[in-house]
Amino acid sequence: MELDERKITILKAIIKNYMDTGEPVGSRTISKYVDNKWSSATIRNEMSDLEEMGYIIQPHTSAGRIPSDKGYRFYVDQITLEKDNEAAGVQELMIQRIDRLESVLKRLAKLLANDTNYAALISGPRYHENKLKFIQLSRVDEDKLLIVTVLEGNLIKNTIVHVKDILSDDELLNMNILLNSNLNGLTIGEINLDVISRMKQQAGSHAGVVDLVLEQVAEVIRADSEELQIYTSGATNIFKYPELSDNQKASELLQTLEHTELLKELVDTDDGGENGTGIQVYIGEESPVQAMRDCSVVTANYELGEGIRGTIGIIGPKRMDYEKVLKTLRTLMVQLETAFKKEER
Amino acid sequence: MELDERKITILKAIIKNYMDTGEPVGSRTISKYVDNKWSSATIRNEMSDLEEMGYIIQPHTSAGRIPSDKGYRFYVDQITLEKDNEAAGVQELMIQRIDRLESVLKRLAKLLANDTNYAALISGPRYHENKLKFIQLSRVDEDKLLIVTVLEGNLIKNTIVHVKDILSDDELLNMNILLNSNLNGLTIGEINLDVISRMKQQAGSHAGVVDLVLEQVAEVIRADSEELQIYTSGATNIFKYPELSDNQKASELLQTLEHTELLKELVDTDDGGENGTGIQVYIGEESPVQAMRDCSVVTANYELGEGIRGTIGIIGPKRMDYEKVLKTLRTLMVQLETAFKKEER
DNA sequence: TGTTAGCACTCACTAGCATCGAGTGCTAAT
DNA sequence: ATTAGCACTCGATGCTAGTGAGTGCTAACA
Repeated sequence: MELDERKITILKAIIKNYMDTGEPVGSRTISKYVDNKWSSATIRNEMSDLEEMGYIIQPHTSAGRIPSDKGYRFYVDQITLEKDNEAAGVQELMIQRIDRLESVLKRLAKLLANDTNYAALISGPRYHENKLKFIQLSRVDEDKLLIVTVLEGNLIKNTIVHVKDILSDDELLNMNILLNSNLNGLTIGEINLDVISRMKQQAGSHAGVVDLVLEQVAEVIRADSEELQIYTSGATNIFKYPELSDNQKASELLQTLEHTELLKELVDTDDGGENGTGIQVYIGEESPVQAMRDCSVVTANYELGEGIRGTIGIIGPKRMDYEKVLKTLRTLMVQLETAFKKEER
Repeated sequence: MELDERKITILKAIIKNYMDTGEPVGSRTISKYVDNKWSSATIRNEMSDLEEMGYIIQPHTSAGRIPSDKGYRFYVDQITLEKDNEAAGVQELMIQRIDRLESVLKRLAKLLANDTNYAALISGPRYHENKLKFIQLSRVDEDKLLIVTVLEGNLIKNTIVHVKDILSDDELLNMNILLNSNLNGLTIGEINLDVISRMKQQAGSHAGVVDLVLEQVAEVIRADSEELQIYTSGATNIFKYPELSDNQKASELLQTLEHTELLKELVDTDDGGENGTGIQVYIGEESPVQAMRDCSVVTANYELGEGIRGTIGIIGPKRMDYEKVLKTLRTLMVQLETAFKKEER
């Protein structure tokens, strides 16, 4: 059987209607929806075909039809085809100049959640090759030093250490020079025994401090590349969709959203996504996360140059407004990247 | 009527039982609970009295009794009286040495939630009088400077700024000296026009940089004292308690937990709490937060010296295990404070 | 041959009703 | 003062009949 023009129209009508109401949609509804272009009986026949072809499902014998995963999939593919180059009245996102990327991401997640009425998720950037850009040692108290580590991409980390060795101001200055001249531009892998022993030699009596600092720096870099930060927002939006908010499912889904380790699967895709946009759509069973088998998940990868990349995701009911979500994510990607570039300038 | 020994025993038995089951408890259950010391009929009479006195409630005529807010209140007060100085097998909390307090707090919230099976909430410290301890300017790129601001209590903030004025290394050094000699030890209120104009004068041709830096520093301090950080964890634990997890209530509660601004009321109490322990117990209607009228909330204020203080809270059903929660919070307070003192050493 | 009107049929949902039983309050005996 | 016994209450459970949205099929029609 073939998916002709009329079947497509009807399928779309079913999906759109179901998106609005969340209730199975019957033949008469569709008939009215298309201005009685075809009678309900005709629609019934077509629906029967569509069901046979697997695009729609009848929850029970005497109910209307709802779209199947395959149906949604068709719909989504359709949308991505009809490239909406209409520049989409770019919403103002107000990415303010803030020092901490983290803070931007959190806000972004909140914004997305509010905007779409679905749950939003955003993963902090993973730095694939963390190069040291700059280290600064300063004294904060007599026996305490502040280590400021700046990594490629202007990621800044602070550590405070206690030293037994009290350094004079001059010695501190020298230590700074020593550290920077030896370490700048290196990744953690490149800081090998060779480099370390050379530095210790140069440090002379203060080799202990070198050890201490290196240890902290290593920890900072490691922590940052391992510890995958994921922020979620608007998780409670799922209560807006009855089909997700029965106690069992809601609880499971919310718990999953709370435990970031369960979300890794979603943000780990290095995949380019469909059409090279970096956007992925998981419908129902397609989702890699168990608890989201009744949802749809749309993820997009952002990349801020220098191998700094992360993922933004939207989690909603299968009947989510794919068109809007895709559009939102696409414009967001652009804005995020340009905003960052501007900042970087 | 008087609350005699037996009534107290029975009241406690009712509360304990209800804590376990979450179901109204009947006279026979209690009779068995006290090893048939009194018959169910006797219990019934006592229960009738207790109800009249307002300590328990009958949800409907032919059901058992559940504790009223007043009943819980009595129970909690009772517990706080019987000081559990039994040193309470101090649980290991593993507060590791981490540079960022934020990270500790997040972990703590998670730990608390896991431990108690209730929702946990923890507010980041508010700094009442932010004194500048130390400022460090470093060059990260040709036209970009890194400002590290260290506040009293070793709170560190980073900002990167773009400068038009390119400073030489020497000038940068001088600028650092200028900044620190003028600003150290001042609160933001103390940085007035007088100080600023003096600094600008000293800076000569680089007065613009002074402006830029001061602006950022001011922003950092302000942001930090205004922006109240609240972390929550284990919100989904509420699904473990049927009386809270009907859709309406669960949704409302979770939404409240997601919107930190709604939680301010809880952490804003400067009140010393009962018995000067800084611990507050809100039972049902006592809670200042609307959505928690069906819950109990226990909050504790921690103080890490220097006016740095915040709040930890536990949110659970009214039938929460007050004894455990109070004990946990109390020991946690101690541990947090000592851990911080050690770090501070 | 494709479309449509009509009709019998299905089945989730609801209201109404009887039943059940945990739990109560009261009374009378101990 | 305590307790055994009993009638009573009322939410919960289960059953039945009725309702209506929606289907599938057939036959008529353009």
